[in-house]
Amino acid sequence: MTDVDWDDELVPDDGGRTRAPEPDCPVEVALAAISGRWTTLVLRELMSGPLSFGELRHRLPSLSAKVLTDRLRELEARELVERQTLRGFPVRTSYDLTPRGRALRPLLIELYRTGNTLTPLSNIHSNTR
Amino acid sequence: MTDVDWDDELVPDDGGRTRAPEPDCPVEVALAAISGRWTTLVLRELMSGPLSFGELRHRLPSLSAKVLTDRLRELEARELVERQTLRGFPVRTSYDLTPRGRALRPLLIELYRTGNTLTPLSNIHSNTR
DNA sequence: CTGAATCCCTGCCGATACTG
DNA sequence: CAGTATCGGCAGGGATTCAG
Repeated sequence: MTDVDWDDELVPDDGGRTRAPEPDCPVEVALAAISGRWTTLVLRELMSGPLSFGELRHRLPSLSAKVLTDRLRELEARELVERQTLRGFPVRTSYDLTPRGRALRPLLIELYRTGNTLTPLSNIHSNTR
Repeated sequence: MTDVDWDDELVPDDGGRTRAPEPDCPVEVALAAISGRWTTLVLRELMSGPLSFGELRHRLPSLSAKVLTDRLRELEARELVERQTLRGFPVRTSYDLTPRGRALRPLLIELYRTGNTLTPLSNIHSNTR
């Protein structure tokens, strides 16, 4: 039973009938997957194929090693990215999207599209002086 | 000139050729629009029509008045929600989505869809005891 | 009813330095 | 090359109290 009229396009099933940010609500799951500064950028880079740690740093120069490691570990924990250490000298590591990770592509595209329809913001309330 | 091979589905134009989280990158704009705890839930509620402050609180009982006000002010500043104070006693206020705000609907749907394809997480690495 | 004002706590993330 | 260790600042957000 529900006392609310759910929009079944926004809330197609019970998973979205939530009155608080439940971690297992699909929307929260998706948000968690792309959460954190730099995350969408890291995902974007990996979308075109596997990269090493250094290649990622080179493509995102102002991203510190610490934060990059954080992001990659999170993505790994969520099984969106797979790490593979390659024997040799010097050591190389390859980061590749899993099928789950590749499933984020339509979301990234939709984020871009939505952001584009949102810009620019009208400036009627801006204070110029 | 660019030394990277941009995926033109992910990065259709120059707005996405960024090496850091620039606030005016479309993806960042969209992320900002839905950023903050409870924001997507507030948006979901407003998607079916305007609501008063109290109606929002009733639909999201564990959301504090302070945070709700914060969210509504942010959404207002981004011109995603419009506030209208209704004369009378007691005071009533109506919050309604702007056209810009309604433009977020496809994104919310995509978040839900993506989250659904992501769940459940395989548990091979979970520690049960 | 619709907020504003505080307080405080936690977690993010950036900078820096160090290691196998 | 691919990270780890540590520290600190700051903003997010929850609880509580007060006001128009």
